[in-house]
Amino acid sequence: MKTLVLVDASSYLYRAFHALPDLRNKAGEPTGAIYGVLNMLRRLHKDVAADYSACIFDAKGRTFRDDIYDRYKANRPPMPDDLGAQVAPLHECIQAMGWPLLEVPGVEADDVIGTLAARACAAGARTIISSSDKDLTQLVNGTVTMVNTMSGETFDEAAVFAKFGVRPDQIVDYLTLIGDSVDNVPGVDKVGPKTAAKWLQQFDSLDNLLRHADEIGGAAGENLRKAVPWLPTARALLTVKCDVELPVQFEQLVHTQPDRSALSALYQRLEFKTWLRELNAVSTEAEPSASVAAPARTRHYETILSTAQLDAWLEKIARAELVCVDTETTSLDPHAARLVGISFSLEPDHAAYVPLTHAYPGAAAQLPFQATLERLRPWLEDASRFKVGQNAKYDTHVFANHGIRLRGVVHDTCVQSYVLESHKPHDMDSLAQRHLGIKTITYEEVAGKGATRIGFDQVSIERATEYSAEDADVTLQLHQALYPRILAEPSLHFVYEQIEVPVMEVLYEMEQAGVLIDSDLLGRHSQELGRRLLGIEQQAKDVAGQPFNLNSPKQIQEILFERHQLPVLKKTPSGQPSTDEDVLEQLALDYPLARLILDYRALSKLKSTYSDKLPRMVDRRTGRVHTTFNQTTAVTGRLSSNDPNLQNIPIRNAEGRRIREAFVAAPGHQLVSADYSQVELRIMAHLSHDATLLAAFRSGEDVHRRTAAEIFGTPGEEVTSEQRRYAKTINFGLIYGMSAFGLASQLGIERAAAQQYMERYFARYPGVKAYMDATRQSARERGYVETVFGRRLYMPDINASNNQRRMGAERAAINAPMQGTAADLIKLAMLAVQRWLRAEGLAARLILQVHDELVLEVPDAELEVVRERLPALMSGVATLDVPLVVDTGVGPNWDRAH
DNA sequence: CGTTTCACG
DNA sequence: GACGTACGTGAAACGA
Repeated sequence: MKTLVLVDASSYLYRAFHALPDLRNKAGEPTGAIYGVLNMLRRLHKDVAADYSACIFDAKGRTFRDDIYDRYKANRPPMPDDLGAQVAPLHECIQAMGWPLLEVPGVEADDVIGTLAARACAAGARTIISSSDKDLTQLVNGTVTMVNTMSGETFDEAAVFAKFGVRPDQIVDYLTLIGDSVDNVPGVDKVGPKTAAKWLQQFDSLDNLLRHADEIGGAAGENLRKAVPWLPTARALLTVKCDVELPVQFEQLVHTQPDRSALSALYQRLEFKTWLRELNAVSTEAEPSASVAAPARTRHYETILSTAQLDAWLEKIARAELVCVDTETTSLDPHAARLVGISFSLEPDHAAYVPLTHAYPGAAAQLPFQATLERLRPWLEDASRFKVGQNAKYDTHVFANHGIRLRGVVHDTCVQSYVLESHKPHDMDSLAQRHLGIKTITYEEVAGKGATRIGFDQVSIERATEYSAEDADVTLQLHQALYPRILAEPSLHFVYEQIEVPVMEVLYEMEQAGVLIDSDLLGRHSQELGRRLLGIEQQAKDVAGQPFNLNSPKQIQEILFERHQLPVLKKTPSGQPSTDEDVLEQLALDYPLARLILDYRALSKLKSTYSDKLPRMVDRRTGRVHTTFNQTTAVTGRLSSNDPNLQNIPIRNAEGRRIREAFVAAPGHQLVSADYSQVELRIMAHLSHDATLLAAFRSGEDVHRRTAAEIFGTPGEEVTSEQRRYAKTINFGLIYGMSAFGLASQLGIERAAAQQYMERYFARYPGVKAYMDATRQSARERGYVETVFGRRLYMPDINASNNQRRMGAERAAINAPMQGTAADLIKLAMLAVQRWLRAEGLAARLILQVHDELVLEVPDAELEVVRERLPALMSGVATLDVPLVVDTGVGPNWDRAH
């Protein structure tokens, strides 16, 4: 017989909130009730073997009982803030633990429980209800029992009778007579548990009791007769509804594997230390299920220390169709890394490690470094010998650091994973776990972490072989698991083969090229900023009446909101008063100190992040700054840039643009910048087919002005600059899935006014409205959205029961096709530009990509032809329903070129 | 190492 | 009826 466990979670939440001490985490968030409920759930899960289970919460809002009786629960105070704050994190914990969670609007948790129990009963399953609310004993019967997991009390039919003196099927009548003061449902005056039980034992049911009402004496009898008109209503309120329409079948309520990473993050935030430790202990012991199921396989990992071994492997490698190659190095920084060893794999479970520069005392004699590389060079540099790697761009840099140009990398498992599931982690350990069920040796396990980390050349050759050969082996196996899945989907295959794989090489060359920085200019700028910061610091000290660290949000909070009692306008996610730019701009209207902090912040950011940092990032060999573009980080298909990030160089104000002036062209060269004009808005026009928006772009008019004209109902030439600004904000906001609230706060206007603007926008651009509705709908149904080129972007939270998460996913679903298509377009543009430069034999080089902009460093002699050709190359990568417009600029530095 | 803030598209 | 509210990144500084 199957068992269904139903948890009346709302009842426990209230019970735990009032029963437990006021626990809080460091951030001051209340956590006691969460702790209490989770503790109860853990016990229940351990004690009861359930085939199906669910946690049921009361949904917010009115229920049918409010329609029956307008005073229902009228005496109940609103939910205390400290309790309300615990609901969302509790939901997240419960879901991360693997419990199905139900919240059905319009009814109470009790009704959902009653309905599920009735269905289970009909299907021949038994039900255990876990609740602290005695009212639910009315559901008990031969197959339904109730347990109060907090007190340990259990109820079958006999136990109900023993406790209340009535049978479970009499409980509703019993409660009707007594009334429920908590829910503000009056019963019969002067009738309590004893009298109610006595009457029901005598007359069996409320109906029969009322037929004999005249026979009952005393004050209680008098009150019973008075209550007759009311009792049917009371009974309706207290009866659990067992025929609710539910979004699920009870057979779907299956407890799933816990989401360890989510759970770990939650326990960390809530500071449930014991459970966190337990979680970590379990996850390191746990055998992945796939490897439990699979027979243990023998792995053949070879350490290559002799020429004979190397020759044998080289022969196999030369014949293989596809070989995995992986490097071990001295550094994670691709521009600084030196080779320590190389591993290969050409069939699953077989791999070889070639140690080269392990340098600890007692290390075995290794093959000669340079001579071995030279033996490998022909194969490594041969573009027709196909290789697969995991993040092979890194290995390409490593070989380049030793004068070898790795060619023929036709596959990358990191990129494969990214094309299949951009929202999931792509590191090898995660991929191996997810796709092969293999728990790999981590880099940390081999080399340690933090201060105790050792260089890979200090790792023993035996251990290095286990680790590195496994990496090559696993990468090859991942390729065999992932690539067929890409081939099976033509659109994904296009994105992988025509965009991502070739872009890897363009990125490699851009990173190699680097960008020239005028360090002297930045140095002078830094000194000037330093002087100005000191001045502001002094003024701030005078105004505040005490010295404080202007870089410390915490100290600023103390000064502004405690010492000076300024109003708290916004709180941070952890509940602290916010001091961000929005808040300080508001405060600055009345308090000069806020302005000083704003000024300080702006300059301090420029100094530390740019003026001071960039000169330190100059590579001493090349004299240039070499960023790393990450191809698999941004879920939408965009690139990101790090070490240093060259995609967030200031531009929005004059002081910031001084940083851009330090990005310069080499002597005899110019920088050329080319950017797509309003590309995401054009993509929105293409995707939505909105006639008015398409017409605006096709006619080449100012699209924000056109929007303003439509919204404000004025001729285009009469649009004021403020109207245009509003329209521009709306256009941008739409791309982000903005709400009226967001628009209002962005424009600093009333929400009602913002609402009106949005309504007028959608009235004038009905195609946009329809597109957005359709996108949300399709995301809900399929769980993902797509770009024009078929890149697939998953929205895991699109059907989340948590409102905030679901709405966040809806906004992301609106934005992703536009941001993602723009990313596809510029990647295609990078390929077109690179291929053209190569075909023409030009020396101009791509050096930066900033989402909608390409920056090239161009010899003076090629300036004319590049500037002439670039816009057409970029516009021509796709034929959309709107023209793609490209603006270009030329200059000695990035500021002038933009 | 988490939090807060802010630079960019 | 209340709540929370613009998408996507990377990095610096603080402070536990």
